[in-house]
Amino acid sequence: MTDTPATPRRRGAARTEELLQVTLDLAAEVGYAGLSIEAVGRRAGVGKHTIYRRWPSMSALLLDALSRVWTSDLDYRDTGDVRADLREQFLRSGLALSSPPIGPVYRAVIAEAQADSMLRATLHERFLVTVEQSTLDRITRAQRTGELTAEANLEFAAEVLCGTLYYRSLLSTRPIDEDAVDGLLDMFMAAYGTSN
Amino acid sequence: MTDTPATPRRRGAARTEELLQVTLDLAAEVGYAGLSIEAVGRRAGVGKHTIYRRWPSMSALLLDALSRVWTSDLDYRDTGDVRADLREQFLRSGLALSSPPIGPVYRAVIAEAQADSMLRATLHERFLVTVEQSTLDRITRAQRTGELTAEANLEFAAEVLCGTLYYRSLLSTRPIDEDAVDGLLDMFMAAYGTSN
DNA sequence: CGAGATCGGCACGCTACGTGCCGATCGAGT
DNA sequence: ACTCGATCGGCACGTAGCGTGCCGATCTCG
Repeated sequence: MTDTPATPRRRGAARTEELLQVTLDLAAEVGYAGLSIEAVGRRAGVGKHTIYRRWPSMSALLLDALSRVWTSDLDYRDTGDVRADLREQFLRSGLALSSPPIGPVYRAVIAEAQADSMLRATLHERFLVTVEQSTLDRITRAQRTGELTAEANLEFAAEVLCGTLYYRSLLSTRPIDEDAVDGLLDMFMAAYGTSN
Repeated sequence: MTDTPATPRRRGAARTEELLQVTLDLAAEVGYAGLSIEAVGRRAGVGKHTIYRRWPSMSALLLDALSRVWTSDLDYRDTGDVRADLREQFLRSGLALSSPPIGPVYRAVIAEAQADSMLRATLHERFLVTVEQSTLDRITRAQRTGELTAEANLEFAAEVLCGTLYYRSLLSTRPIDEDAVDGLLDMFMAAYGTSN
């Protein structure tokens, strides 16, 4: 009666990987509501301890799950046309932010962060600052090549650009479509562009 | 033994008022965590039905409580200097967004909205759109008086201005201080101002 | 002063949290 | 090959909030 255990009980790193994937799958299917430690455990066929041994809270698990899918596609291209590069990247990350699995997981982290200022700080430094920094890098290069004016305060500009995208995708009900991105870039280039 | 009932059991509109006030007080004291229907009921000395009869959910109660304190201080002054008027208003609402009771209640609504797209739509149209609209009104007037260029797409500009403030106060850990507001207005005026 | 709405209080079943304990299972080291 | 300790799944506990139902007391309006 020893039926073949197709998957022997996984442990250690393999379990960790699997749990992150289950979290992403669950988020994609049921969204933030219904995303709980018990739900992840049930779905993975895992005791709660197996999760709590790895992450101290749902928030920590969500942050790790988010890292798993957010790290790629973060860098801007550099074709020499800063407006085109920003446009492409904004549309890409706008789509990512509003689709599974990133969208629901991001929403979940933000919801929990509203009740937990430590988590808010972690979210900020681990994701938002990183995104702003890569934007800042790209427009700083454009400033050096003369595409943007020398007087521009690019730190604030990077925050305005990223902040507007996050505002629209997380608080607004409007989509991040081409019109939105073009409107945003119109303002940015009108302020700091040198070509017009 | 009939001790004087200093406050006779309130009902109807008086109760509604009191419950909104208790919600705001509670939010100011304990923040979003610990803000629940049971907590409001306990504090007000009220059965849960008395709350559920008025609002279908915590979110609805929060929205009403927010209206109560958010309606004033919304309009921009018009001194004829658009930059100064925006600056004053941004600093004022930035402070409001990060202090009790508005800050915690706003955070609570936003947290719940992440799991509920209907609530997100309500939040958007009832508050965010309103704020954007009053900003749009003010900068449209500035465009008519010639302070801003005629080609500017002010609808997107209003969204960028407000979005940046909300991003910073709700997702970032940075304060909405004079530097931030000035940086934002530098970009806005560089893009659409006529005086430089 | 009576009728009917509204009230506070209590209880229910449900779900999730975070922790503790159990015996089974795995796999690294000898 | 076998042992031993770490890790596993399963179950249970107490706490908390949700949303609903029912009760008898209390208030308001006609």
